[in-house]
Amino acid sequence: MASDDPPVPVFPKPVTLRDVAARAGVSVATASKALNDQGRMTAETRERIRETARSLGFRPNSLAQSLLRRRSFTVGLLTNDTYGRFSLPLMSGISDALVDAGVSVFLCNVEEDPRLGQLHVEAMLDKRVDGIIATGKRIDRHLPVDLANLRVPVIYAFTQPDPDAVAFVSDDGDGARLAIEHFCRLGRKRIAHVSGPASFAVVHERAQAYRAVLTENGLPVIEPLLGSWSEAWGHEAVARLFDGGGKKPDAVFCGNDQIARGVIDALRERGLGVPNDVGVIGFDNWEIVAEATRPPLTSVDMNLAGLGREAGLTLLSLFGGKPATPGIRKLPCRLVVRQSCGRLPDGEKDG
Amino acid sequence: MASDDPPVPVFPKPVTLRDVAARAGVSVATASKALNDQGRMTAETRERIRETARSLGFRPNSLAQSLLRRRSFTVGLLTNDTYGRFSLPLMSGISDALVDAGVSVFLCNVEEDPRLGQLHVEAMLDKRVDGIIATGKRIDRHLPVDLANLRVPVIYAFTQPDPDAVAFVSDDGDGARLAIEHFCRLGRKRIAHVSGPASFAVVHERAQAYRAVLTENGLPVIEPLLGSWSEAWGHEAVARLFDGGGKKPDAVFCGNDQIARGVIDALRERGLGVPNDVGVIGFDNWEIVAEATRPPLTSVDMNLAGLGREAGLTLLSLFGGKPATPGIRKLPCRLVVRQSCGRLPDGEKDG
DNA sequence: CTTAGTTGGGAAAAGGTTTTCCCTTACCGG
DNA sequence: CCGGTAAGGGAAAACCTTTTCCCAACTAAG
Repeated sequence: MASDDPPVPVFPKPVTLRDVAARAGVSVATASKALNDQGRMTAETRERIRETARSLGFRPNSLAQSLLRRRSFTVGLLTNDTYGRFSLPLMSGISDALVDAGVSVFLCNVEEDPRLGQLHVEAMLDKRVDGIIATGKRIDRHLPVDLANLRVPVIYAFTQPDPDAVAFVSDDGDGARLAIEHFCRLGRKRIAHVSGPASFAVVHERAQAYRAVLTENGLPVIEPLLGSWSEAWGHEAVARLFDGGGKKPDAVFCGNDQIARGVIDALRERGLGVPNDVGVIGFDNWEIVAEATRPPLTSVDMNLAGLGREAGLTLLSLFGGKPATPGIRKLPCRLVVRQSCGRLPDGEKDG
Repeated sequence: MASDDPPVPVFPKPVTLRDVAARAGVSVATASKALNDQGRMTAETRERIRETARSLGFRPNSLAQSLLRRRSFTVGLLTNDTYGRFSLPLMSGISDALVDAGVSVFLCNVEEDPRLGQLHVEAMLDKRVDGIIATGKRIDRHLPVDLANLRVPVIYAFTQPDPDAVAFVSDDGDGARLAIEHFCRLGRKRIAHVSGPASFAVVHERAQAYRAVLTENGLPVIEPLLGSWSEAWGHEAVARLFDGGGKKPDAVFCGNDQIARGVIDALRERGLGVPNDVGVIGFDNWEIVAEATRPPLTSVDMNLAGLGREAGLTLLSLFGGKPATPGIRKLPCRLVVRQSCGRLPDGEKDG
């Protein structure tokens, strides 16, 4: 029997500072100081210890370091975004900001389950994370966890923050403004807006910017069509906008890329060309969708990675002792121009 | 000026075992034993200590515990799947398997950058992770990191493993078999297969299963059409299959959901009804796509969460000292039936 | 030759928990 | 009243690193 068992791999005992010190013939104190550029000793001793450490493959045990410094160099990222559509780009930004400081990220998906949330938050606190970042899949809903009065700083990114917390969200009004102004520059005159359910705060924020920019430009405001975030709604919205009598829009600003996809398809079914007859702009810049539409979709990018970076950097400066002003900071969007809007007369790219 | 500065939040000092012991009037040793159900003492003493700990909100410092036990109760998850399309469902499964054991997960996205990979692996090892799980976005490519001869066990899930490693992947042949057998049960006679690039191993694995099942059922094999993973390729494949002369297929098995989406749209453009004229099955069961097609797409699900669960459980048993047999374990897929294949004559649901 | 100062390096405590041993007290039988 | 045993609890080491002090030896100045 025993011979059938797979060989149990034996992992080498990690080499400790004590090993290095013994091998170099010094005390652990001296060894520590040599490796950390502290204390006084001959350059020769220092170099000898370093060389010993290198040859032994010594890596300091960060658990011991953390215990002493009362900092674990870890942070927790809490999300309820199962598919990672929003949280992974965010995570990339966070990680990018933190990796150079030697900080690692625990990722926890709490779904919509308060018990699971509680469990993960406690696990994080037990692991002595230095801070927590909360994120989600929409800006106007809380995660199903209570993050008030924790023993560590909490930062919110792309989710509804607690009052008096530090938070970063995308500036959806800015995003809408970018889109509509783009249409205006291209000379579009009748610009419609097809968006998601009225229950989403961003729907109103974008609609408001939509109205404002049109008014500023002396263009007619078509009352925004609110529905769902789906392709199917894009189809239906086109039916409402184009199948009745009256003047037809020559541009549609959509609440997300899936709606835009539906809009583009529905326009084609009606024999309307994109971008020639109608320009279309989406929101989210979900590449997998935006690059699959025909033509590829110009879309508003919320710069989630940038949001993550800011959140990470803020946490770092908090660790460094600099206090951060509470409040919600809105970060600008950017427009990713593809081919669904047509070109400027002067031949600017896409335009 | 100082009055303009935001208030720097002061976090309460964590309560230690020493605090509990002092408050309960016992030694730290006794306190520890009381809380861990160890040692001998009167039930009364034990309960008093516990009550004290509760009232003080004591949570053991897991850094100190880890240092002593030489186990950090953390694992690292390495991925190069930027958008989390595959790694987040996997992560959910892993987390699910580990959370009850008190194990948390560091997530690291290494993109395709070997330097970044090296950096993150070293950070994980320094943090004393108990194990590492490697995952990716395709089964036949290595991550850009060297995971051989690490000081901790490594498990591969949904990525190309090193030789002699423990690995879990989806059984793509099984997935293809499920799809084709489903078509056969529904009485489809001419079943085509539209797949991705020949450079992907799974493309051949699925094609082989496709041929095998057709042969078993005495049905004609149409040479699989290999192209790209895109919607556009779905359109083109339909053109090739349906625009020439000869017999037309009555079913198409697609290599992913995006191809299937293209196929369904292209069929509709030709006036062919899905599922009545042609049945369509996709692969990946990416809900956001599969539920947006008209009609909703029947698709093969690779059960990534299950894969993650297995990987997590294996790691746990490894921690428990039970060796795991090296080798690649293929986990079965399952077919998620929606409305793109039609119903059985006897009225079974959809398919 | 003494004294002050400098240089190179070590001892020990700290961080918070677990665990192994050991000690004290109480109790029981004789 | 004495010896033995078990029960209840504590002291201390261990995990690994960092940092503060301290000591010994040497140099230079007086």
